[in-house]
Amino acid sequence: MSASQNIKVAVDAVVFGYTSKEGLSVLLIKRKIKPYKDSWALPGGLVGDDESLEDAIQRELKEETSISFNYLEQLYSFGKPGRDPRNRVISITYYGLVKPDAFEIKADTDASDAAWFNIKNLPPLAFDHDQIVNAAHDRLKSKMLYQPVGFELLEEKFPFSELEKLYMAVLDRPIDRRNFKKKIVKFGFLEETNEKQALDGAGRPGNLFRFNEEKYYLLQKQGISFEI
Amino acid sequence: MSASQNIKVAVDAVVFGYTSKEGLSVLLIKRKIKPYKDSWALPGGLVGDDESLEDAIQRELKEETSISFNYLEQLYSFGKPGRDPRNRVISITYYGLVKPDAFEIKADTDASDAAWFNIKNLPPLAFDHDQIVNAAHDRLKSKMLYQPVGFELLEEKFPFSELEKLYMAVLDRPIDRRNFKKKIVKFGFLEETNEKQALDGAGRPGNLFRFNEEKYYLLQKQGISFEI
DNA sequence: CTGCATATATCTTCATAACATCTATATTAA
DNA sequence: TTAATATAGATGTTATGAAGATATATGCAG
Repeated sequence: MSASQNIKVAVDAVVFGYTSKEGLSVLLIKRKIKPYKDSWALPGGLVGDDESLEDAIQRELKEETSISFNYLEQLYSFGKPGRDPRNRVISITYYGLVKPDAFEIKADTDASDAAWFNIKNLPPLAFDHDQIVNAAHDRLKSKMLYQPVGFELLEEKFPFSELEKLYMAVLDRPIDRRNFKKKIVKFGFLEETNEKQALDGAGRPGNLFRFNEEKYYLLQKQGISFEI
Repeated sequence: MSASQNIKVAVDAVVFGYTSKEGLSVLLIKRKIKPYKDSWALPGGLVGDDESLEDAIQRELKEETSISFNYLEQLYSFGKPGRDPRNRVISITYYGLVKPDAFEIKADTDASDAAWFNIKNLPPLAFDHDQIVNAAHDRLKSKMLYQPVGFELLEEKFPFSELEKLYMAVLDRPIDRRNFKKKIVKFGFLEETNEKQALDGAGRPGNLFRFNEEKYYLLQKQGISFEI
């Protein structure tokens, strides 16, 4: 291992958030330094010599946006020569899921600003970060077909229509609520509470649901299978 | 990007091969140098400053085993501190599929030997390479449920039972041949030839099949869905 | 030659999932 | 009161999955 190498290793994160009002969003930071100064980019940075990749990304998120998240999955490593104009950087990317309302995001260190952007309305991104966002979105779409999704994105109690809207927002296509509900309920990771939602305006108020955390994580591990 | 970082980036490959006689195999090299001198390990090595990750892994494969493969997919990045006793190394891993009989493997450069090992009978591996192999095997298993697999592993013409045996070897469980055949044939990426297999011993000789390359790659891109 | 073992080919039936859509109910607003 | 809206529940048709029966083509042994 005496060979000389001049490559830096970075981690970057695609942080997805969901609210009923805003839909599916991605957390971006505005860069404070060159290159791409003042451009929006994914939060991230160099890996420390003694920290794991996961620790590195959690640290960078905390530093740049003051967010921490507990759903974190490695996405892909982007290593094309020239992706960073300064020197060779290989970026190991992750995606995570959070409830936006649970955090007050605050830009710091390398970031002059931090904000949520609806995934259908992203600004031009620095580096190859648009590709990374696309890859993460594709991953999340696929994941929804073989694992329960929603625990980290929805409120503790929510009407079933919120889960439905989440799926439609991510998959970007309509879903039949009646069939979808029957399928989801059959898996058993969702429980009905005794409460009803409070609606603005007309409409029958629906029951509030919550995830059965134990069953949710069990099925996340085992996998599920259904078509939408 | 003035921060100092003392991390090396390596690529490593899990090369799967399949033959009817040996089953599913993994290509390993015997290390020539410390650490883990004389231990079996996955082929790989450091990324060059100016080469892509894919080029790096292809080069290392060629150098260490004289194999080249055209099915290559990034698996995962392993970056736990301490995984290499010398210094900090992050390894970006790939897996690939080849026909073992199409190559005469020959160890060279960092490798004193190169050989195929049945996946159920692997020797102790250097570093965290056993985890990498497991991850690759899990990936290949999953992949078989949503993409056609076989083109890079089977002979140009083969009896249907070979495809069946391939799936059973990878998934490590029995498959009902009749149902499996019906499902696979329905996708359309398999063509029947006018030839029959030559059997050793008794048994009705079956027709030889071959992949329709165009349809195979189309469906690999689009995805398929079936249960086994 | 017959019988047996073996491997392949074809088909059927029952169970389950997917897809499409109808009807009923509870709420607000006009 | 009617109309609009959102939720709840159910049904029917089609497609897929799982299990298994039957038929056919080969080699081998007696």
